[in-house]
Amino acid sequence: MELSEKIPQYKRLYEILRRHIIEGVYNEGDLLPSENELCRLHGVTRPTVRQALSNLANDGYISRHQGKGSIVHLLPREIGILSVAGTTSAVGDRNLKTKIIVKPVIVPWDDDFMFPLSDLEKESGCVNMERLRLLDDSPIFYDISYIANINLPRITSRKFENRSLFRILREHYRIEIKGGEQRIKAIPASVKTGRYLQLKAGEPVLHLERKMETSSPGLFLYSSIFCNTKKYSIFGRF
Amino acid sequence: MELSEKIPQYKRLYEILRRHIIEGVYNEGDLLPSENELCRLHGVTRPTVRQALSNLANDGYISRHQGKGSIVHLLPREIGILSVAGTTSAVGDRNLKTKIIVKPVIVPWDDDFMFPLSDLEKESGCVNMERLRLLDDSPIFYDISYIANINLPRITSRKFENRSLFRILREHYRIEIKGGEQRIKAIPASVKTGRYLQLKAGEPVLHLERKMETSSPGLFLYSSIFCNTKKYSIFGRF
DNA sequence: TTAAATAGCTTGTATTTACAAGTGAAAAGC
DNA sequence: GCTTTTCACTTGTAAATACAAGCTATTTAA
Repeated sequence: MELSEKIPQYKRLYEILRRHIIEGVYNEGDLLPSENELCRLHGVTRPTVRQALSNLANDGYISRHQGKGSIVHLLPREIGILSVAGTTSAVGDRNLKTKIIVKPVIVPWDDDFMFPLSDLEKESGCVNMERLRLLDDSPIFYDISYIANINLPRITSRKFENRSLFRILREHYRIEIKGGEQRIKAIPASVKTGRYLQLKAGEPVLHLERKMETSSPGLFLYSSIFCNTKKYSIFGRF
Repeated sequence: MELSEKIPQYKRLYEILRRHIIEGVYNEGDLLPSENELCRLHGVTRPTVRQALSNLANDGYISRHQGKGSIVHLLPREIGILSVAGTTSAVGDRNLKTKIIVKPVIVPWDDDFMFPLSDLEKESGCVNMERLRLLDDSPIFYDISYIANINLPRITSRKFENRSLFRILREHYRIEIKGGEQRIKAIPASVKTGRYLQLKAGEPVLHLERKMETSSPGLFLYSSIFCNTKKYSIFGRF
């Protein structure tokens, strides 16, 4: 009976770094030692280190940046027993319709915006749009997007019908979503969201608040999504 | 202006396979071509193929099984615009208390269980336990777990206080959680869940239903989790 | 007939090597 | 003083190779 339980080196390193992060050896925003440094420190090769880092990034403990390093993130683990991660993979187009409620307009940022904003974002103003997504003619998602108006010429005059905002950003501005953070809650529907999602006020609604990092430094895409999960659940694998 | 947009080979392969999966070239449960076959087919090396497959697995399009191959999963994409994936990372122990409501007992399976069950599972009976998790003395999670009684001697007499079910399984039975699927919904609290979570009946509750695959073939761990998200959200990075 | 051993497939882990591409600070030139 | 270039360092991509470990079907032995 082998009790020594030999575990793979990349898992061992993953656990070491994870523990260091949880126990506060690093602060929010700190850089992890570089990959080559970790190689030397732990006597393994770079692919092994990279596999450990890749898993840490997947689980939200770090985010990696080419030319810069791996940045530590502390917050999520405070509460989340779930540590939910998501990908913005497109939904199949069939049966899913998109209805624009508010075409892209430039507005000032809300004073109590759901995420803290940088000074640059505050100065630049906010491009706002609201959309409703229907599956088989039932409203499922009510989606409010915000993005700082930084290097996005003519954004308010583009046609968004049936095209994802992600695609517009990628095709016209060469901006990709690289990652982000999100909060998930169950809340009672307001009169407004209830009207859009065909629910009575007070009925449960799934609420997501997301902050997405883009390939353009300092530019973030925010969205507040209300989901009617009465008929359909959010489905995922992990 | 380079419009050719040279993308990495592993991303190219990822997109090809992803498209094949979405467009129905494979059916649910089908095996993808083996890694070596994909190498030959697309003229790349195994690490490149593995990176593409790793991303597909991360996004829930496939699950990989040593000695067997990569199995295709179709379902999630049908509805989910979010394609939520999660990891079962442990929560920090401080301030989090666990209260056993129903100690592990062996019961028959419910006739309309939330997931379909195999014959072996039905015959084996069900180990059931219910727990409440409190953060700073506020109830946050009400967790009902189910697992088939297969090769789990003395499971009903183990002490579970302040120990995760995952840890019991790992330490006493050498069983690890390898992945799974989940559904997320916002529902009104029933009288019972409301009582446990200190909510009024009808108030919104986040509901998760999870089926987790274990390292023991054919053995799955199910759990139904009700979350009080009034004070705390589920937080995640992606 | 049945059960155990084996062979050949699969993915998992790990090393080594090489170059590309992004970042930021120091050095050079104006 | 200011801008530009360079350089050193970071992660990203990719190949070639080797062996370990898990699964399955066939073969072999009882």
